[in-house]
Amino acid sequence: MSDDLGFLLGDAARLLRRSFDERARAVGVTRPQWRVLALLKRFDGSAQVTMADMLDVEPITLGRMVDRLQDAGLVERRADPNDRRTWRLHLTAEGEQKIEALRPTALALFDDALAGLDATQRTELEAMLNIIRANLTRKPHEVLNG
Amino acid sequence: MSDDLGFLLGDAARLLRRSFDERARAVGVTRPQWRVLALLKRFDGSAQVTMADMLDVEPITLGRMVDRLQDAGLVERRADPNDRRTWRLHLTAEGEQKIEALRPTALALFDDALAGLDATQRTELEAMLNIIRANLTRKPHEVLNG
DNA sequence: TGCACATAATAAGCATAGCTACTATATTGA
DNA sequence: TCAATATAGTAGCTATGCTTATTATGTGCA
Repeated sequence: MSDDLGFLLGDAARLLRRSFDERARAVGVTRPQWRVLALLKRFDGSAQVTMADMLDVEPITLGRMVDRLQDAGLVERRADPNDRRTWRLHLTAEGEQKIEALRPTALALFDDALAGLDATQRTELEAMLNIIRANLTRKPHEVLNG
Repeated sequence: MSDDLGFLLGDAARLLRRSFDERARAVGVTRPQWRVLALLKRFDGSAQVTMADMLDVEPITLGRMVDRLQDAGLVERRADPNDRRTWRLHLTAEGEQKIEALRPTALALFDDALAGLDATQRTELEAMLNIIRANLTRKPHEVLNG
């Protein structure tokens, strides 16, 4: 049974990702890109390594996402005055527009996905997913998904 | 709260995927490749389009996974005697060894991930994930994860 | 028969995501 | 001071996974 659960989790996540990508395509931003933008809105001026850590991806992965976001004019790299190794990331006005445009879409999608689960179940699901997450995370860290 | 739940799901799944990949690297097979092998063990001789449907990926995605599995000597493509368009997929002896080698690893990982959840919770989690899956799936289909 | 349509698989191109290796810059400690 | 080490970011390679387009083959209908 456990093996089914493991795959089921991956499956549900993949379907969610796919649905988000479908809806986001109209706006011209992918799901991971949107996560970067949303996080930047809260932590404007973050260094890449900090962002990578918050998103729990490798620095190189974030670096390339930023390459594309920069090409698209949604994010700016600015030099850090105190450390010439680091880039500080900033949302452009266009970048902010994108997150605002996609937020209701994301919320609607999550609502669709969770249809048929009442508030109690949602709370429990969240608790269980947090346990799984903690079980699989080497160093526990904050939830940064706003 | 719903938005956290959506990301939480993706997060937990990504961590699970990553952990599997780490453990599977030692055996030389990736997680999606292992899914193909495991499914082929149950449905030996399937056509690619059938496999893609069962795994819920696009045919081209499966096609490339089969390319690599064939290069690695784990899977064979054999011509279908009745339809010259289709390939029939077969596990090689080496392919079978790989799944046998990885199965206990997968089960141990899933067990680790679900540590702290009792049987009741696991059942409920499975039910909820199935609901989410159904909500997000255009055409409902069988669970094929053995 | 033969043409329209469907189906199986592949091709090209893009984005995410990981690994190892590398460069440039900071920091620490002898 | 200067060598060893750590840190920020990038480059090349590989693997998934999607989209759209293309090729080859089957099937159905007039």
